Amino acid sequence: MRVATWNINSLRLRIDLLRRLVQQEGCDVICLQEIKVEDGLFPLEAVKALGYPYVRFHGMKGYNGVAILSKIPFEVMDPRNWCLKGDARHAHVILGGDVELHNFYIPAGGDIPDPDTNVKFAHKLQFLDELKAHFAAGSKAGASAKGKAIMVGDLNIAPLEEDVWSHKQLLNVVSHTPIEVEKLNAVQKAGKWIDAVRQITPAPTKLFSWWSYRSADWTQNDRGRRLDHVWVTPTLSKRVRHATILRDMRAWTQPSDHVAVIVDID
DNA sequence: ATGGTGGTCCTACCA
Repeated sequence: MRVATWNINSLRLRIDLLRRLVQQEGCDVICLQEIKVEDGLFPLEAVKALGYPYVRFHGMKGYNGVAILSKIPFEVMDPRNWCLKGDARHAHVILGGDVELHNFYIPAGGDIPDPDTNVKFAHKLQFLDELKAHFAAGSKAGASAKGKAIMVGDLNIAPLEEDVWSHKQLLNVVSHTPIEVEKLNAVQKAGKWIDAVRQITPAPTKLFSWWSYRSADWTQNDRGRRLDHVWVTPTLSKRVRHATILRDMRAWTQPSDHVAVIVDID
């Protein structure tokens, strides 16, 4: 089973790039973030025509929004109302009655890494605390699927030194601050999650999935960050065969600032 | 220390 996660930054604007991804990689399941479309305007027929008859979408006007496109039937689970905001950052399904799948879009957190002066950063930290509690010991991660669970998404945090172009220069930059990394690690530990991409390509190899738009040339000095992740439970980690970050997508015409991350699981 | 680009939707807001 090939699973992809991609922050598409507007599904309607980039549906042709989604088609290109499908033609090139032939994924079984695609998890999207920042679809930026309210449910009544979701391009359902166009998505089905790409070969995905099973579609879960959870969106809102203008911002955020997540979707799961699948060739495998699934049962839709209720998303939690994270931070009581109702802001369409989570989709949850059970694939084939067998594998639990979560798709998250964690808040970016604004510019200033101080929860007392920046409500967006406070929101991000609260979201991480709620995720930790959700996946805490005895909780549900994989429980409904005999320990087989996958968590993907734009987590908006680059946890390792080798997940950013310069650890030293980004230590005080939102996405790589110690408090965010610590809280993300706590989420990982609570759910017994294993980073499938780093299982295949460990540090110190640098890996990035996002390059800012705010640069004339994104390849200049390769100033990227790894914000997009695929985590699996221990049962599934034994079956991870391949993991790739599709860096070339950043060079496509009118690209998203994120590229897709792909994992193959037997 | 600053400003850089791109998305939605039409006025700022978010990334």
